[in-house]
Formats: sequence, C-alpha cells, structure tokens
Amino acid sequence: MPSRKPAADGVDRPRLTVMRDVAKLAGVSHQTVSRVLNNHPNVREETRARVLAAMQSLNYRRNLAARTLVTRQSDTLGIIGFETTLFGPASMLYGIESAARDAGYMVSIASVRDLDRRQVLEAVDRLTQHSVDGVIAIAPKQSVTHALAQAPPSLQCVAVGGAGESDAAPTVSIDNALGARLATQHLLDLGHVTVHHAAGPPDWPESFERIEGWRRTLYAAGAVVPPVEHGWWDAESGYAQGQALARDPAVTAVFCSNDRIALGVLRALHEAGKRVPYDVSVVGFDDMPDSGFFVPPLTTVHQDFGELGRRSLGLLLEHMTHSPAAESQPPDHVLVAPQLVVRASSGPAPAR
Amino acid sequence: MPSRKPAADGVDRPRLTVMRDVAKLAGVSHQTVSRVLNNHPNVREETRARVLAAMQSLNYRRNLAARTLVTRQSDTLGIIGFETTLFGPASMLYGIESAARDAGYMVSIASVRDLDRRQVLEAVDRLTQHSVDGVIAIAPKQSVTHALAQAPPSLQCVAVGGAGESDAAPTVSIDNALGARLATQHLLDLGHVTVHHAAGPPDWPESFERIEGWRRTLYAAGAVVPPVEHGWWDAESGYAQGQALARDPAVTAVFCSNDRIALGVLRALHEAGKRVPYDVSVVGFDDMPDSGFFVPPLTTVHQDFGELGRRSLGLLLEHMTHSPAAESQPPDHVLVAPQLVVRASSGPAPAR
DNA sequence: ACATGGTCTGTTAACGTTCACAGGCGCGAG
DNA sequence: CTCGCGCCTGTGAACGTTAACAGACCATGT
Repeated sequence: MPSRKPAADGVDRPRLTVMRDVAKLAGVSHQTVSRVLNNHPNVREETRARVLAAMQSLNYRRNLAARTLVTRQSDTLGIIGFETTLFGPASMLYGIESAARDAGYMVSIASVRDLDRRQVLEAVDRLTQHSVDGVIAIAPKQSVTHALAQAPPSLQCVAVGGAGESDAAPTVSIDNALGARLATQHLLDLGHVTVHHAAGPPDWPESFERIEGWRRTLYAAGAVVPPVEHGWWDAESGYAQGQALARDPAVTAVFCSNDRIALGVLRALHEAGKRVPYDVSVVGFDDMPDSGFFVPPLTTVHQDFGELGRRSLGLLLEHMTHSPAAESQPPDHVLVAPQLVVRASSGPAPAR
Repeated sequence: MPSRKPAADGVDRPRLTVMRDVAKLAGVSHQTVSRVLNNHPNVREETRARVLAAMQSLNYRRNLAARTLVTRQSDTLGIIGFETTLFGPASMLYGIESAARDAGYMVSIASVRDLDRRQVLEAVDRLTQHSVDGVIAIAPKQSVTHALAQAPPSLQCVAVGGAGESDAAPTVSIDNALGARLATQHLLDLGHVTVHHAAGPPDWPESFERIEGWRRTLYAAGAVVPPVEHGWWDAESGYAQGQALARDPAVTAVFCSNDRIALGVLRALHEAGKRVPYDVSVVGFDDMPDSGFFVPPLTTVHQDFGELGRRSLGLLLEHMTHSPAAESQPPDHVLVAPQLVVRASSGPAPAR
C-alpha cells in the first residue's frame, strides 16, 4: 500500500506545548499533570488548581495519538456507512455521532459503495488500522452482519438498521413487521377489502420484513393477499408500480415500503385520474421530513432514525464495557417500535 | 474535562504483532520493515519481498497511532457538519469521504447543532485534539468561515457549500446567482411577465445569492421585481408562501429557493385549484433525487453535491501541500456551475 | 517511640513508529 | 592497492503520553 499523500514538508516544526511544559510551569512533574488530566483522586486540590491554571495559560491540549499508543484506546468509534446520502442512513449517522460526542467519542466514517463482503471487510480494516474502539455498521443487508462476524474478535461491532435478528452481531433495528401491520390494519379498518403492496428490493431485510408483516396482517384478517411487485427504494420505482396498480380497478388501498415509493405511486395515481384518498388510499413508511406536504399529505409509518442511532451507540458502549463477561450469551437485538402517522392520503374505502 | 467512558478493563492484552516481529521473521531490522512500508527506494528487491511475505504471514497492520505520534500526520481529515441529515450536506459528506479515501485519508466528523462561533470552534478543537491534518467545514453561513479564521493557523481549513467569497478561508460553492439566473431567465423566456420568488432564510448566503441572482435577472429584463417572502428551507414554509402566492392572480411563475420549498408551493397551488404549469409555472433548486416525481415533475436547478465535496477535498489537499508558499496570496474560491433541468412544472405563460 | 497505613508526588520504563546517523559492501577511478 | 562514492542496512534516539513502582510526608494507634 503506497502512501501517495503530500509529504508534510518538515520545514515548520512549531513545537507544540506538551505535558512537560505544563509541569514545569506548575512546578510539578509531568505525571501529576497526567493525573489531573485523568481525574485521578489523589491530587491535592491546590496542586490541581495550579496545574489547571498552567494548562489554561499555555493553552495546552493533550496529544491523543500518544495517549492512544499507550492505552490502546483511541476514543474513536468507526461507522461503516452505506447510501448515507439518503435520509434514513444520514439520520442514523447523525444520531450516532451526537450520542457519541456526548459520550466523549469521536467518530470516523468509512463508506462502502456496495455491501459485498470484500468492501465491508476492507472498511473494517481501515477502521481497525486507525485503531477505533468499536464499530457501528449501518447495515441494511445480511451480508454485512456476516462480514462483521469475520472482524477481529477484539473489535466490538453492532449493526443498525435493517437486518433484524442475526447471530453474528448485536443489532438495533426498527420493528418493520409491526410497522407494516400498523399500516395494513389501518387500511383494513377503513373498510378496504384488501391492501396492495408496493415493495422494495426483495433481498433487503427491511423490505422483506415489511412484506411479511403486511402479508400476515392480511392473512389474519382473512383478506386475499395480492401478488407483490418488487422495485427499488426510489420514486421512479414507485411510479412504475403505481402505473400498474392504477390500471387495476380492484385496487383501493396501497401500502408502500417507503415514502419515496409512495411519492411515485401518488404521481402515477394522479396521472391515471385516480383521486387519493377517495378512489385509492396510500400509506408510506419512514415519515421523511416533507411527507406531510405531498399531494395529498401522506399517511405513513414514522420511524425515529435518530433514536436508532442513539440506541445502537448505547448497545455498542455496553458491549465494550463488559465484553468478556457477556461472551457466552447470544448477541442481543433491540427493536424500536415505529408509529403510524395518519394524514390525508388514507380514507374510507370507496362505496361499491 | 472528565473522561466518562467505560475504562478498558486491562484484563486482555492480546499483544498485537508489531514491526519487530515482522523484522525478526524476515531476518532484518525493524527499520528495514519501516522502509518497505513507506516505499523507500533503497531496499533490495529480494529483501522487500521477504519483508512483504513476513508481513503477510503475520497479518501485520501498522499502528497508526505510533506513526502519528512521530510524524505529526494522522492521515485523517476532519469534517465539520451541519444539518447533515438533509440531502445536500449528506451528499457533500459522502463526496468528501469517497474522495478522501481515494487519496488515502480517513475522515472524522464533528457535527454542530447550531452555527454559532462557539460550537464551530469547539468542533475545530475536538478535531485538532484528534490531530487531523486538515478540516473541511460544511459551512452554509458566514459565521462559520469567520470562526474558521480563528483556528490554529497550522491547520488548513476550507469551507464548502454556501458562503461564496470569504477572505477567511478558501471556499468551494455552487454558483447560486447563476442558478437563479438560469431559472428566472427560463421562466421569462416562456413568456411570463415576471417571476415571483419563494425564498429561504434571509441570513443564509445560499438564499441571499439566489435572491440577488433572481432580482438582477428580472431587472436586466425590465420586469418588475415582486416583494419577496422569506421562510425556512422546508416544505412547510413553501406551503405557507405558496398559499399567499396562490391568492394573487398576477402570479404565473414562481422560482423557489429549493426543491422542498417547491414541494410545498406545488401543494398549495394544487389545493387552491391552480394547475401547474397551465396556470402557474414552478421552478425549484437542488434537483433532489425524487424531484422528477413530484406532481408535476419539477423543473429545477441541478447542483452536483458530490462534485462539490470532491472539489473541496482537492482544494484542501492542495493547500496542505504547499501551505507556506501560498501564504501571501488571498484564499481562492471555486465556483461550481449548476445546470437547469427542465421538466413538466414549467410552461408557457397563460394567455390573458 | 515505632510501626502502620493513607495521601500525595516523582522517577523510570514502556507503547510502536519514524528520523538521523553511522556503518558495511561493492565498484570504478586514481 | 586504496580512496571515494553510491547503494543497502542496522543502531540509537526521539515523539508525548500512561502504568508501575517507589518514596516522602502526615496522622494514628499501640
């Protein structure tokens, strides 16, 4: 691995202030400064104050690299990101980062373009080299958690968002099945005979679990389960699926696997002359910031991505503290409950 | 500053493999291993191969903390992020990160909740402590670039997205005035007598520059410049502005400061019975992934956030290499040109 | 008076790299 | 043959912090 970055021209060496400088000014040894810095109990109050004052006046910052070298702790967490330009992942990222900051950690991010094992392991490797203390993977597919299992065992990893259960790593995710049930039941309760589904990609657990939740709800209600079309997560795919649904007069209610798909479906229905919600009801999933301003405002399943991020951080920290103790028991899984947000896009089934 | 993170229980010390181990196995000195690692020219080919093989078989990874300690280079860049859950900032973040990876850098992120000087400086401080080699600030407001000027002079900073010119730091941003001109001129060319504007927050340079670009274009065309309402960047604000605009029969064309505002305007117009584009034309700014699936598909100004991220990284790297040389000349500013994307939401002015 | 133990502080040795320097070796020129 | 000058390699000392240990000091109980 050649290092092709601009070599720091060794011309300027500002000689930053270090512990010894502080120590000299405060008239103590560098070790005492260290003790003050690390809140050791056995420092006389007056000494501590003197050291603190010296640090202040010299504008001293401790050198984390040196600290990391000896403690093998970097106070840095790694995040493996995927599709972080989208609202969901971006929000999780943000949630993780703010929670991490509050806990005194820095976060480094390693994005992957695809979720294959090679790229994920490479990301883990880069993070490991930068000696992160733990890793959170924004991992919407099983392949990631599997890859994570191959990470050095000393490195604690947790997966967030997507793949529910997994014996490879602890996970935090939305209760997708519950969300799907809420949406579907809501539509059934409105009198719709059945509910169609505009799904996401079939190999994504998030999509799969929503399909299952939808299917089971229909089944439990004795409703027929219409065939499901698969697509991608975007409005374009929703538009295509929506066009097909609009052609079928039996369709009075559509549950979409996310809000972007719903946006496409809304447009397709509109162009086909179907009025929402009078002719067809539409429900989404995610509750993106502007979903309340679609035409009409979208009924959807709200998921709290920030909470997801915070919970995953909590779980990681927990595992980092007593890792060897909990070695025996299987990794735990946190499920966060989503909430139905009813707006104008869903209404009573049209009279027949 | 107390450190309240879980203390690493010093029970397990796996004693990772270090240079000395590799050296011993290859029958050379640790220094030769270092040379191989850093691609120094003066290593016999055969020796290099032996060392490489030893590294391979021991699965050696170099300890970056130690390296950072002595070289004062961490191969890590810092990003100061703001509102990173939104599409624009999130995309820039991603663009920066991928470009950084290609250049051999890791990125650490420090989000700020608000853009006041204190928080920005605190973010810089956290990044400095983790000894980043440079900083890119996603800085939509002047206050950030000003704060950046207070950063330790040894730390190279660039600002991206938003505030155009600034003598405090080099910047990379979209040519907002140009974008506004493209949008406004497009509507004028369609025969609209004038163009109204649904603006963003007045104290954001991005918003301000778009207003100016819009205003100047109208002025140059001899069109009257309608009063402008200010709002936030979201659909809710667009909706409110849209309701007011819908009441005014003179309004036949609206240029919105971003796509989310446009979404709200579209809804307001729709609810007021105005048909887009037959009664009123609407143009947005950003070209978010799903803007092509609004009802109707949105004509908008496309900005390439990823490119913005990449360019800012390039600029930063450039400044890091020959920083003392370019000391004298003022910081440079890169402007990226946006592009008009014509879709269905804009059309000829209605006959009167 | 003397051991005992607690509190506070200083000394020395890691941690794993890179840098500066010093050598050994071979080869062509004097 | 010897000198000098390239290559290639090894030795020692940083870098700035924390960990381990030892010592000084003070109070307390016998």
